[in-house]
Amino acid sequence: MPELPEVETIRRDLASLVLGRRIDEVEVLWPRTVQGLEAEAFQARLAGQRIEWLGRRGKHLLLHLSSGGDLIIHLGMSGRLLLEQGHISPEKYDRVLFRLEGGLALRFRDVRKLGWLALVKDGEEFLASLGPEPLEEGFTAEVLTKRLAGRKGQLKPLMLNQRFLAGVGNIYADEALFAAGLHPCRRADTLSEEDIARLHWAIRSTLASGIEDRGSSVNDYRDAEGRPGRHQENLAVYGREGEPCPRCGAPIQRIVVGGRGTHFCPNCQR
DNA sequence: ACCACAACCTGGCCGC
DNA sequence: TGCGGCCAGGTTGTGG
Repeated sequence: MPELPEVETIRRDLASLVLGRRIDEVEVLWPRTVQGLEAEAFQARLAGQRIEWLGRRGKHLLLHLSSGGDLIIHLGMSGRLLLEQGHISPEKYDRVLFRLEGGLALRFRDVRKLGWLALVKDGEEFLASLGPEPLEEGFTAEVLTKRLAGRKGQLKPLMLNQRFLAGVGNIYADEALFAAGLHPCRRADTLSEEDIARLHWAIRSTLASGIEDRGSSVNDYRDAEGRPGRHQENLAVYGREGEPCPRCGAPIQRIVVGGRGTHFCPNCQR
């Protein structure tokens, strides 16, 4: 599942190859993938525009275009952005094809159709309701403290709430809570100052180490070249039900919290 | 604010 | 071998 580290890996991979290139032609194969515009209008508006820079906001990829607008891409659960050389034709599960200047092509492939693309005036504004970027300097322990104040819900659903914090999904939420030694069901307003400091550090280091490993390929995730990441090998709890905790050896438990599969160590996370 | 649940989707897996 | 049923999860929307 593409979360912040996976989207950031794709952004970095794409940047070196597509920056400054013109989009020659766009082919929408599954119109519902495109939000807010008819497929024909979307295709027509993108053709001829240059990709000026690539950004990321939470799990969204932003392509800033020469017209001044932004193309926002969300990979959903199973979305991939695959960069290829040569004239490509549609393959199974392809939803949108971009043919770029210089014989380069980009496929948006998405088996489960939960991903989407939107062409908007201002991407940052369009995504303004998202919470802070966890890896930016401005995301300090004080900021986290303020955002936690008055929150009575459990930590796990809060970590997944994109309005609370942008970019964390099910994998990195479980990993960050493990690294912080906090139980996923812990009420947010019961954290001490030290708890919050550990959670703050845990969120940032968990995401950073995911990026270092080029993302986690638990199911579907692939980078722009179609390669898996390797962070799944370094996950402490996610997907490891019954396996020994890397810290204390107790078996990792899987429970459902807020309707989501949740992995934790019952000994290290109280 | 918070919670529960449905909807969007489909491959993969289970049990029969 | 096949079929029905359920699960996975990111996000939004609804209703309590």
